Parts: sequence; structure tokens; C-alpha cells
Amino acid sequence: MGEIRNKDGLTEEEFLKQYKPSKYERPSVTVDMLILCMSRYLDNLKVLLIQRKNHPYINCWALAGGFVGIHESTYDAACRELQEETGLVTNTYLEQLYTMSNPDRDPRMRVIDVAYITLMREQPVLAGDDAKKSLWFDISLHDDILELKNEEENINIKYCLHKKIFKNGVVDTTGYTQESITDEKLAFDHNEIILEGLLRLKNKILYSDIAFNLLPEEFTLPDVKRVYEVILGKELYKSNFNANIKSKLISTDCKITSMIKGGKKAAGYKYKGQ
Amino acid sequence: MGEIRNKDGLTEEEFLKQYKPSKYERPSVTVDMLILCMSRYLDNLKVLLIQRKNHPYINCWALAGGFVGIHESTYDAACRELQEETGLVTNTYLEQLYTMSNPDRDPRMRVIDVAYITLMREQPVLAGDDAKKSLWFDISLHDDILELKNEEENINIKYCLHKKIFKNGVVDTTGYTQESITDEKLAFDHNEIILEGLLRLKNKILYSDIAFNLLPEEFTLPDVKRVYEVILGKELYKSNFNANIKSKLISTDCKITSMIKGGKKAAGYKYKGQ
DNA sequence: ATAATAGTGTCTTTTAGACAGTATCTA
DNA sequence: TAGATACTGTCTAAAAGACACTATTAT
Repeated sequence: MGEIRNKDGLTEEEFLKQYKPSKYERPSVTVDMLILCMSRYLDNLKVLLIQRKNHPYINCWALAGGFVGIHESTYDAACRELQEETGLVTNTYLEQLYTMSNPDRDPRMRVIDVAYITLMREQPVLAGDDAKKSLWFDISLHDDILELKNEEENINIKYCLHKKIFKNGVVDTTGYTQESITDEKLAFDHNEIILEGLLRLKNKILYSDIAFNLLPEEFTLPDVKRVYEVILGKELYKSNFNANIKSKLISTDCKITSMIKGGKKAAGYKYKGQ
Repeated sequence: MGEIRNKDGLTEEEFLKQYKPSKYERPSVTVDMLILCMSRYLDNLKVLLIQRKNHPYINCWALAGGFVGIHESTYDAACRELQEETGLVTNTYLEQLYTMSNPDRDPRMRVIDVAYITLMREQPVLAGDDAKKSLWFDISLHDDILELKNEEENINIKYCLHKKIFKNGVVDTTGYTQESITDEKLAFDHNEIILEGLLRLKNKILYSDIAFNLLPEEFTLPDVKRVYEVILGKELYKSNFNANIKSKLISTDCKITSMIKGGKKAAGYKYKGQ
């Protein structure tokens, strides 16, 4: 891993040696976006990752992101990066997730990263050229294994999660330590961001309507139910779920085809809005 | 307001003119702590505020906080500042709340602020000298009025909250705009941090045990109930509440005096821990 | 002694959970 | 036509909500 060279012919070690951060002791600030959507047949969540082409973490997969301009808020920076990364950004949910601040999280220099979570409908990513390759990865999170998979390109990233309790004399914190168990890896602490985002989504789906950001304008009841099932990781009862969700919907009085594989035509609905 | 001078004899305008931020375009990063405790008789929440003695926001009240060192995480910085501000920090709950990043939030220079929420038992603040005066303020949040009050010093800070929906073509966000309706004011965007923290507390108390951080080691059932009532802003039914909370407690087999004014002796309990 | 609070018991309403049955659609 | 899915209805279990009552304690 340490022998891989970048386009300037430098190894990671050499790269780090020649890298000069500003003399003045202020951290750089970045934003990263955990961009999520549902797969075409609503089988699972997907995350957009970009392959790094330079040190550090060369060839590893990373969340979309970039530096925060000196005159823009992190929210504006996230919107801008989102636009640049995905092109279309209408009907996109964007929420601040967590600020990552471990001093060693970036070997080049001190970087504080404000992570955002983004929910959208699946859309084609900008064509991958040599400089930048971005792909949607299928997410699965079961039995403390986080797996990210792209079948077309046969890429598999897998993390094993261990619950751990931190005590530092002031506060006790429960978190996760993680280790990759495949060749392909995520860059920086982006594994933690993904995990944190999935937990946030799981919590928030129960007392908010953010799930509709993952669905098209018009959808069927089985479609919504499937989205909830994927995010919560368990099956729900049709009759109970429908009765509850209907108060948030308006019927379109059309029968449309469900997105689910093998699904039948079903009544079309739209989200009523809050 | 613009005429008040600092210890160097400068007005805000003069101060800002002579202030030189680093030439290099990186933001400074700070942490601020929303330090909360319950009042002695469990009547309301209190927040620790510190009066600023220099521009900007001279004489305004601010959350405890400070700059993040280049080699420490924001969490470590928060712990350090907490220690410096309050002395004792055992049994303190500390959780990241939100990152404030409006480019104009500090008129001196670009500052990104990572806000933390802290729950502790009431404790005497370090004696206020001329350079630094810190006080506990009683919090009340009713009918979209946020009021912070210190009766000994006769200080009253009051904010009127207006719900507002931001639309920027990418995402819709519902937030609060706020305006002070008293002479005393909060510094920077600390009003937003306080509001955000109170909402977080209200949400989280329902599915976690963080409320016990606001109580002493041993307490009575009416004490816990009162803490929940203050945070949720509504009365609870004694019998239902007690039945639910008891699974988290261990009886100490003592009768102790309740903290509540006019309260009777009642059975003592301790938090079982998770 | 009085008034207020601590603690217990009981009832109603609502929600969550579970399953069965019919109608309808896909293949 | 066969097999699956959409939709509705019914039933049970658990939780939330609401009072009433007795015992105890502060003043």
C-alpha cells in the first residue's frame, strides 16, 4: 500500500514529507456528504462514493466533499459540492450529521470535517473519467457487518463493527470501532460517517417524513412500506403500516406500477407535505 | 452600543479596523458549551453564561467556550474548557450538538463553532472577578418566548422566536429567527445554540436516560418526575410515570427529603445505569 | 388539625402487533 | 390458470392516558 505512487510519482511517505500546510495553526475545514438513495427495485439503500486518485488514501473510496470557502457556510458548501458531484439537486434533503475532528484523521494536516446526510432519488452519476470515478454502492448492514457493494464493477467493501465504550474521566461514550476486512477500503473516517448516518436515518424515520425524499413524486403504498422496511431492517405489517401512513398521503386516483420487483399495479399516492 | 469602549479604549468599529486575522484563508475553530443544570428546587433548567468584556458583543452574555487547539479534537477541547470554566466535571454529560458556520457570525474573522450540550448537577461557579463574570440563568421557554433570568443580579434576557421556512432552491429548512426584546443580549448566535439544545434535550429525554445527569446520586420519584416535566413542558401522571421509570432505578431503602419545594420525605432511588 | 404530597389501584382509550380472507394483477 | 401481491377487516396484547383513593408528612 505504501508503494503506490501518485501522478507525480510519489509514494505516500514522500508525498507527506513534501506537503506543506500553512504555518499558521488553524485547521482546514471540509464538508462531506453521505449521499443516499434507494435502489431501483427498492431492495436496499445506496451510497455515492468517489474513488480517490491521490494521496492520502489513494484508490480508496470516499464520500463526496470538499473544502469550505472562507465566505460560505458549511451548508452552502454542501449544496455547492452536491451540485458539482451529482448535477441535479432538486428535491434533495440535506441535514447536518456530525462534525469529525480527530486531529489525526487526515495525515496531511489538521482537517475538521462537517458531515451532512443527503437523501435523494436515484440518478445517474456524472460520467466517470480518469480523474474522477464515482459509483453508487449497495448498502447492507446486518449482524454488525457493514457491506458496500457495486456489482457492475465487482467492488466489495466490508467493515466489521465492534461496540466499544470510551471512558476518559469526564464522560462515557459508546461508539464503534471498525476494521475493514476486504482489500477495498474507505478513506479517512468515512466508515464512521456512514454508520452514523444510517443510525440517524433509522431513528429519524420514525418521527419524521424524511423517507419520502427517497421516493419519486408518485408511489404506491407497498413502495413506501418497502422503504421503511429497508431502513428499519425488519418487516412491517401491511395493514397496520398502511393505516398509519395514509394520513400523510393524498391519493392520485391512478393505478400505477409498483417499483418493487414482482409488484402489481397499485393505487398511486403523493406525499401531502407537512 | 457602538460607542462602548473596551479596556484599550477602542469602540467596536475601531477594534474591528485594527484587528488582523491571519492572511491565510482558513477559518478559526471554536467550541462552545451549552451548560445546563436544574435549579435547586427543580423548578426550571439553568444555563451557565459568561459576560464578555471585550469586542465584539461587549457586555453581552455568552456560552462558555474557546478555541480548539491544533492537536486536540473538539471533544477534548470541550472537556478542557469545561474543566477551566466550572472546575468540577465529574458525572458530566457531554454531547456534540451542532456546528454553527454562518460566515458572518463573528465580525472579527471567520469562525466555525462546534457547539456541545452539557448536563450536570448545579454547582457554584468560579468566583466572578472583574475579568470574567459567570452566572447561572433560569431558563423559561413558553409561547415562543425564550427567557433567561438571574434574579440576584436582576438580569433579564428575552428572545421572541419566529418560525421561518428557508427555501434556497435546493432544500427547505425550517428554523427560527430570533430577536432580543430586552437590553441584555446574548453574544454571537448563542441564542440559536440554546434553542437547539433545549429541543435536543426534549427529544432525547424520551428515548434515553440523560435526565439522570441533572440529578444527584440519590433522588426520589417525584424528583425525577419533576425533571421530566420541566424539560417536556407539561405535567405527567404520577402513577404512570413512576411505573415506567422504576425499571431504570434501584431503591436505596432510605427515606430522603425531596428537592422539590414543599415536598415530603419519599423513598430514595439511584439510577441503575445502562 | 389541615392541607398538601407520596404512593397504590383501577379503569378507559389508544396504539401496536398479528393474522385471515377476498380481490386483483402478473406471468 | 397458477401464484403472487394489493387491499380490507378483525382480533389480541400492550402501552398510554386519566382518575380515585389511602397513607403519610410538613406546617
